[in-house]
Amino acid sequence: MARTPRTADDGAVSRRKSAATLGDVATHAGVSPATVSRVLAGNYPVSRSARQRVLRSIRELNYVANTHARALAGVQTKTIAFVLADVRGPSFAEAAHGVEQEAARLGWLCLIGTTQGDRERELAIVRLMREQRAGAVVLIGGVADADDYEEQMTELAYSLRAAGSLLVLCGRPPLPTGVPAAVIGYDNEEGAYSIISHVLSQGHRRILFLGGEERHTTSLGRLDGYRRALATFGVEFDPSLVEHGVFTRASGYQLTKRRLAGKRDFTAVFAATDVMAAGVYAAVNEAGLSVPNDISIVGYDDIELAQDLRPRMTSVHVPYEELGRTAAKVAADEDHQRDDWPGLQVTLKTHVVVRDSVARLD
Amino acid sequence: MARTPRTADDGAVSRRKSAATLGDVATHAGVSPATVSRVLAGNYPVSRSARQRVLRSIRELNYVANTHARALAGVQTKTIAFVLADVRGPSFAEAAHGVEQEAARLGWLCLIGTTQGDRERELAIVRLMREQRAGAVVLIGGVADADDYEEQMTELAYSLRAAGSLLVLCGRPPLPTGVPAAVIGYDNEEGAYSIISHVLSQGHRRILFLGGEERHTTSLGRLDGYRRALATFGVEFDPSLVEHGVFTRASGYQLTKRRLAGKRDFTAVFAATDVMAAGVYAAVNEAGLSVPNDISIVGYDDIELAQDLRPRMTSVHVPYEELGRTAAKVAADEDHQRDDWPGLQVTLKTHVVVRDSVARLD
DNA sequence: ACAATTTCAGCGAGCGCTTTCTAAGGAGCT
DNA sequence: AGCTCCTTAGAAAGCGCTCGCTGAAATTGT
Repeated sequence: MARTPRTADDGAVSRRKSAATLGDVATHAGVSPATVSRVLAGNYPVSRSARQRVLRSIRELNYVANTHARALAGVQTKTIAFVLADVRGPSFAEAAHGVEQEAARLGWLCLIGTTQGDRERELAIVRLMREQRAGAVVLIGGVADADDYEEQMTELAYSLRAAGSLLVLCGRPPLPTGVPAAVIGYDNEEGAYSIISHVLSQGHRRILFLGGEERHTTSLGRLDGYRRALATFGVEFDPSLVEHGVFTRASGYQLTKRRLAGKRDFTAVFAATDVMAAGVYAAVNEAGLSVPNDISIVGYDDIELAQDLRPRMTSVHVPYEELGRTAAKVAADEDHQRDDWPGLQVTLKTHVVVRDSVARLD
Repeated sequence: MARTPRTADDGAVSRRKSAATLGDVATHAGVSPATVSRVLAGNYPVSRSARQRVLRSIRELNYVANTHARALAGVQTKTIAFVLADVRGPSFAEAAHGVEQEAARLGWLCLIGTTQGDRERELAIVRLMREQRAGAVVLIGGVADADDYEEQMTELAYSLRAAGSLLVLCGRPPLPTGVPAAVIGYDNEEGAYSIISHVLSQGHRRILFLGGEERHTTSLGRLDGYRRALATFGVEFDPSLVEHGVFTRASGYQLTKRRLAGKRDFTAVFAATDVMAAGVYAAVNEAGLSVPNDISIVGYDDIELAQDLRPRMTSVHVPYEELGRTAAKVAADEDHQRDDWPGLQVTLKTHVVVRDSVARLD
């Protein structure tokens, strides 16, 4: 406890055990605490001489304001918290980077938490963030199980708002209008539709779909696009061509290996993420098959890795960094504090990047 | 300002503009604030009936403690801040993940900030973190310019300590003994020595070194290992085989491309990071050359990518996740609060993972 | 020269919580 | 019944900061 009475003379500044307070600075400069506060805030006239004495004292005492006290006194903390499944996912990292960049530019701090895709943990962390009184809480990446998703997010949005903060959803399904939250998304369905259309246009008819967890919103959206493209090309949907795993390299590898061990009844693979696709490449290579001659492969996300795979992979480009950047911008914008703020919804565009991993079938 | 008098009846809990306070809970439960606090803390006897009423009220009012008030009242905030150059670097991400994992396990929160390798920004961010009164500040990754490094870090260590927090350096050069900081490192020199020895043992004599910024500590350490291996094998060091860029794929690509345009006076390339190595692969492929037959390539870090490159890349494995994990452990350990804490220094082992990117020269 | 105005300092309350101190009531003892 | 001891509750101070208010000094106007 700081209750311990501070000894009168802590002696040398540099080695004192507890940091200098605003009061200490005031004493040292021979002014009142209020004046110090005003010099710091710069929102009230202070005479030149007083200001200079205060600034000198601050420097000499190596004073740093106590954020908690400041926050308690009512100053909004410029902190934006973001929650994602795993920092190591390249696409999430990209988004995180976007948030971070923009936040830094605006003078905000970033708090980060990871959930490992666990719904429970996600809730727990958001709760924690709420306690921290972050200016905004950004949730990045899809979620498993969409059943009570809307309801839960809506409640979250309101409870965060009550705590003076904003819920921002990134790359997740939208919420009903009127809910005080921002949803920054991109169209999973559309991107998948485009890339599968491309594959179909190259003559492929049997395309293996490798998704994440069965009820994962991202996976679901991409599957929808896959189906719609099939329909457009008049190709019947075959459920046996759909496999579910998780969004990791290992999972893509396993799934493909298993399929390859059986009858090879497909000419192309659509991995729901590039990371999974890397696993597909590995399995296909290992089976002694060639990409794209034996098997064509396409991914989704267009992370840097797509260019390092050989042959370079055709994928759907998602502007993850911009996603994060936008999220931060919205979070930092004080507009959403207004009582009649209607919520916000932004959808970013994706596009297909054609490289060398799809063979033309004749 | 919260100075605005709270209106007596905010009505429905769920839509009230500001969150419930401990006092509200107390009133609702018909007890004193002290009792609520004690129920929460669980460090003081509270009668069964009072406890239950309080817990019910907490639930009904959807109460969440205000972290800032709590911190101000003297409770240690379990926050660990970490600072790195860029979240997108796979190896840093791995370390960050380690920190995050361990921190979460111990019930700590993570704050993250990025510097883009800018020394100024690093200082600014640490300053900010210091204001936040984080329990520990972890600095991950090497630094450019080692001139006043020791001095600056030492000062930082003391100033953080004065603010009640701990400086943890990850993957950076050690500090003088006695400085109250923890340094968790791995041996850049040793890893480079091992992998270059391997390359030399395969008969290579002219190995191009592709480093990061010229004075970057990580780069420097790896270069030292390269030189020592050369010496061990009795090969003279040729400065013209050393190139400096930055730790990105693009830089590795550029550097290699330029070298390849001139006289090809080397048979192998040692990229100081795997990410750079990916660029080397790209440039070599583009020049119509084959890896490893025309050019052998080795990297450092052994990130997942190393297995996706073709041929799969030989690299030095660095236990980044463990690095982060250890950092978090140290940070959370309250031992370092002791006045006579001597500082800590841990060095983790690295090892070479041999794959298919080095050809045997006969 | 005196009143009216403008600067600028300081006082003090209050943000939401923890914890020490004091005390009320009940149990156990003689 | 009178005493002590224990259990549990509440009052209140204080953590470091911000800001509304009051008032003294400096400036201006006439």
